[in-house]
Amino acid sequence: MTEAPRPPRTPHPRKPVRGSATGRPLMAALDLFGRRWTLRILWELREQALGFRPLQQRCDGMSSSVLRQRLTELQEARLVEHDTAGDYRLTPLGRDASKELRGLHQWSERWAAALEQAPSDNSDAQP
Amino acid sequence: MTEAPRPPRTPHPRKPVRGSATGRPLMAALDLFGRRWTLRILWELREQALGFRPLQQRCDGMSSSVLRQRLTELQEARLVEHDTAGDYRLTPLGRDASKELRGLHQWSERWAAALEQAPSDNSDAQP
DNA sequence: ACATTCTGCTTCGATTTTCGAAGCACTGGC
DNA sequence: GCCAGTGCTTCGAAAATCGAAGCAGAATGT
Repeated sequence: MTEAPRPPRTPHPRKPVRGSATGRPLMAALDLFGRRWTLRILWELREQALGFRPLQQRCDGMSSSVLRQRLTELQEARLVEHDTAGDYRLTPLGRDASKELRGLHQWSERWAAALEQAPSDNSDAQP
Repeated sequence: MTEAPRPPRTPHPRKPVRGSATGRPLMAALDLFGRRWTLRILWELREQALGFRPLQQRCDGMSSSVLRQRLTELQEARLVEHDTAGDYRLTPLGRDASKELRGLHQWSERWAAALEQAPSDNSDAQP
């Protein structure tokens, strides 16, 4: 055999993660939440459990392969669980995390407001 | 010419972003913060301005090309600015955002505590 | 019973992102 | 002059992400 196709890792507190070997819980969280779609999934699940495809649709039709990967990670991290009806829902820990997302939501509105005021000088910026 | 090497886009509120065309500020924020190292950079700058290389070192020696990209994005998003001494520092908006990160920090400690209690049944989990 | 739709999920090649080592020009000691 | 430390760029390689396709099982309709 040429190379063992090593499986992707789910970040856990007290363990080394991508970008930090110290095991600090925050670093594990930053690794987890810094992956594309992770925050979005928590956001969409914040107030209702959803099945795989409905969740995929809410996430603007994100790729199913990545959705599967993210759900697995979030389950291993104990933020999400599979309920008896077969839907995905936040665990208490996940709900806790999604509350922090609400703060981000409010921040984003402030951000938008601030940028709308800024003169910003976009003459040669993004076309 | 064969193909214009289109430049990467910095997410902005009120504009369509990767994964959402609605222009909702939150979606822009999720795109921005869902990129690797973005949260980490805000975290490291939260209480002090830093030059390029010192910042890179604090981020566990992250790749300089990505650091450059992230700094550009964060500057375009007005979360980070270049001060007169040549260091990178958070703008008021950036400091505001970094406060939300503190919440994430606290959450991560609760996360670690919860996982330490969980029986967790890792018999066949990650090797 | 049968067909149709929806579901959760997998596979796989293509595209995009991220990495990391190297290099370059500039600055400030010494 | 020399040397070390900056900010930053370039570029090939590796990894993450995409997206279209397919499949088996459950629900639904007729």
